[in-house]
Amino acid sequence: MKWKELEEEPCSMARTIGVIGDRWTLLILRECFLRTRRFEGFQSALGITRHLLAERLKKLVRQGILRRVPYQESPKRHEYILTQKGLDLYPIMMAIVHWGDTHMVDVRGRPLLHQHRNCGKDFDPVMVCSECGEPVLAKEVHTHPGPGASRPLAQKEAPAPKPKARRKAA
Amino acid sequence: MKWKELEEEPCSMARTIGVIGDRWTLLILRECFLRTRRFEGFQSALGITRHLLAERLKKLVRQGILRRVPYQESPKRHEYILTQKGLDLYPIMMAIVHWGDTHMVDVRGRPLLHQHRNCGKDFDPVMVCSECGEPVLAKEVHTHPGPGASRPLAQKEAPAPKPKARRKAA
DNA sequence: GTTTGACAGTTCAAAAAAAGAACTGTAAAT
DNA sequence: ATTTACAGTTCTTTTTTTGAACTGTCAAAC
Repeated sequence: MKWKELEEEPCSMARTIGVIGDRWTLLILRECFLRTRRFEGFQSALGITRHLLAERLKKLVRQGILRRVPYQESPKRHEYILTQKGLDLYPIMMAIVHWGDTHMVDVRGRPLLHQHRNCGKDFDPVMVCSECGEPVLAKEVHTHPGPGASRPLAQKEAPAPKPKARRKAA
Repeated sequence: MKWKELEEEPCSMARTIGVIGDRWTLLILRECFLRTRRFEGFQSALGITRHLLAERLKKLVRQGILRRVPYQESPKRHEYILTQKGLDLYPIMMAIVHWGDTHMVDVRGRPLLHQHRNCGKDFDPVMVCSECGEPVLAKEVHTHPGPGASRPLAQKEAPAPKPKARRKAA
């Protein structure tokens, strides 16, 4: 499977992964949310090679996640700013950070805290159901094909312990 | 920057990316949540090379995201099951799917719908504040160093338009 | 008025990772 | 005796990524 194919699969997850699903892209986006805007800023904050950085920024611009905005003429210089589409990635970023806060911190605790200006408190992101407002657990979700499903792609697996004379069971 | 270093950075996002931040790992996890459990299942659903699949599964087991559970003796066979740590990735997966549903669908609509058993309705995931319960927007969040912050890593950038006789502005 | 530095890249060889295909091995089914 | 299911491993080729240097414009410092 090549990257182009990913973006054409009938799966919102595959398509999204095709766009932002690599290590450098995710780190670049982290920097964007921390207000980094310029080439040198990304480069020195991340230690990414300039070559790859240029490539990834181009891709993010092509995808409409960043906008390349000039901030001075001659030498032309641009800043990379999150578009609305890019800002919409925020829940993904927060979910990633939150998992790390839960499962990857050392004894010292979390490196970064997030304060919600609305209520003034440090918070964690919680995923709730848009319909009933309750927190959503994986077990409580049933997944089924929508209008854009061509190949099923879901549930294709798990032929269910076909009990047709199996081998010596464990 | 190599992958090992990523996992040691004082940043929950970098650490998480070090574990799940590559394309195949994310797709493997998608399959896990769709109830795929076996080597061949992953391989045929994803078209990943067997070599990489073996490697990624090993890594996920090492990280405690999957558990390798025997389901038959001689030929020893195992299933890969999400641990609680793995199940906790669900909000990340849902956030990714939701972004794709919002920004990457074609005319036909979403490939997959998610039904919340609690309320019976098809839903979207919404990220809310653990403290006040309101939806969280990127703009409303202030980020500040926590106990585990050694190097700042945040806000290191943006020296703020230092107005010290700038070049010919655009 | 020459040098230095900031900035935003591009170029190219070398190293690392991934793809592709075939091979190993156990055991049941045909 | 052969085929099939399953879970890998091995090996070669291709693609990506790294690392380091180079290009080019301009401002400021010397």
